[in-house]
Amino acid sequence: MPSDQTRTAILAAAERLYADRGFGDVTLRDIVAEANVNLAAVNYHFGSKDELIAELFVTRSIQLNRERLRLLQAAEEAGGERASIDAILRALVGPTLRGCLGPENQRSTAARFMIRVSIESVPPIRRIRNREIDHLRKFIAAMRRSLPGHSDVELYWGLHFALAMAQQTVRDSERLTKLSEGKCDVDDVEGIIERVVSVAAMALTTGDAASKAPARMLARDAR
Amino acid sequence: MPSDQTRTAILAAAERLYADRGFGDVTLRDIVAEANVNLAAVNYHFGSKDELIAELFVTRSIQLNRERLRLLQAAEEAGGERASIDAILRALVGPTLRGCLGPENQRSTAARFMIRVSIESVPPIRRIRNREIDHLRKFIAAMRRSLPGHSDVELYWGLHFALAMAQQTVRDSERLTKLSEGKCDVDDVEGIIERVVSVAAMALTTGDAASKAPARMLARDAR
DNA sequence: GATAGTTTCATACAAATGTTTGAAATGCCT
DNA sequence: AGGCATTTCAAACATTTGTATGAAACTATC
Repeated sequence: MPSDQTRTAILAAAERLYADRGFGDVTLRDIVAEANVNLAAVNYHFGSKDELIAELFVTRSIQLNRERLRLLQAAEEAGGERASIDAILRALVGPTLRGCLGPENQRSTAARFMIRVSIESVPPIRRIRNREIDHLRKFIAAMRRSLPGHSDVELYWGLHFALAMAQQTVRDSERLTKLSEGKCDVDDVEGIIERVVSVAAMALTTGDAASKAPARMLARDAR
Repeated sequence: MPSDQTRTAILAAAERLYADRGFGDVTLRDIVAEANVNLAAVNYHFGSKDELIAELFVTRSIQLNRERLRLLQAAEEAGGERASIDAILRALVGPTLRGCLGPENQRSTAARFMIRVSIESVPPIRRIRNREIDHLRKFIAAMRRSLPGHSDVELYWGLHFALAMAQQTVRDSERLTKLSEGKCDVDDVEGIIERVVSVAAMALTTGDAASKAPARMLARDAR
């Protein structure tokens, strides 16, 4: 049975360095120096640099998805197979925001790594990302149960916008802070979650789903 | 007076290649081959690879910002110094979405380049991005005039979310298409603009601004 | 305690990349 | 045409990068 010591050290060092400095300018040599292992160890244990990155991302993605599904399941059980749309959206965006926002000095390495992922999006990660769709479908299914009568298209857009707001807040919290001169408190994680959930839920539940967009189109002004 | 021919050819070739293949795997040699100029021409005319990228991005950003401000100004003039919040948001997200969505084969190179920018975000571009804040402040000012009585914090969040939805739609339209199995028509650009504007405006105008978030916090369920 | 399989190590390799150089070519003004 | 500045060019440079190699060290099993 392999001791796994070297492997683990590489993973930890790589995640930390990628989180701090981005994928662009962290080399295998940086990683092995940080991990105090030999250069060849990376290729021995992972095959290639890309597979190392992929393994890091897959591990964290699985954790994130598991946490999301745990919250979703809890919400559905509490509501008797039919969770409120708010609870569903909270299960979707909560884990990401809770992990990636909040006081900088207390964010985990894992969280900072995932922030990097959302900012830089390097090829080996993009390839894996496409498998996320099956996971999202489970949330669509829950939303369908929660909001019967809504067209699927509306549900897709609602989920898309919810993720958009969460992702962009993670990615660009710094810009929001600067723009608002600190008036938007990006450390108030729970407040932000409620904000995102509130807007997304409003988008999903307000107005007649089918006629909303066309009606607005008539009202648009010049050009 | 320099003929500018080489310079222009480099810019055009670089933009096309970056748009098609991303910043990661386009080298100076690829660019000069595409432009039919000598390798040293890039450093002669631009100083470095990063400055070439920066110039491309600055040019397109200026165009985008100009277009946004043009629409904003038109909306304010039409409404007598006070544009509707919808019109303001449309001026903000319209140009980006109009440029970067729609049938793939008819997107301009410039648009596809800006999509790349929003996906990959390479260092020389990140540095420039921070200057965008002054530009966004003009929209905050217009929103303040349009919605007097709203707290600035709400305006910042509204603008942030509007940009988030637009950006993510540009960045990830492919995933949305796959997730919805084509049911979300990402080629209906004007429809998407109205959708984004509608949700963002709703977020800004619904409920009492100050008490909205706290009220929702009380209603949140377990964990 | 010998042996087979696993892991570590120093080093080399090969390829790619941005940048520099100095000479040749070109264009421009008097 | 001559002389000066700008531009182009081929070639070389200096790194940096991920990966491969083969021997040494280690571990566990019989």
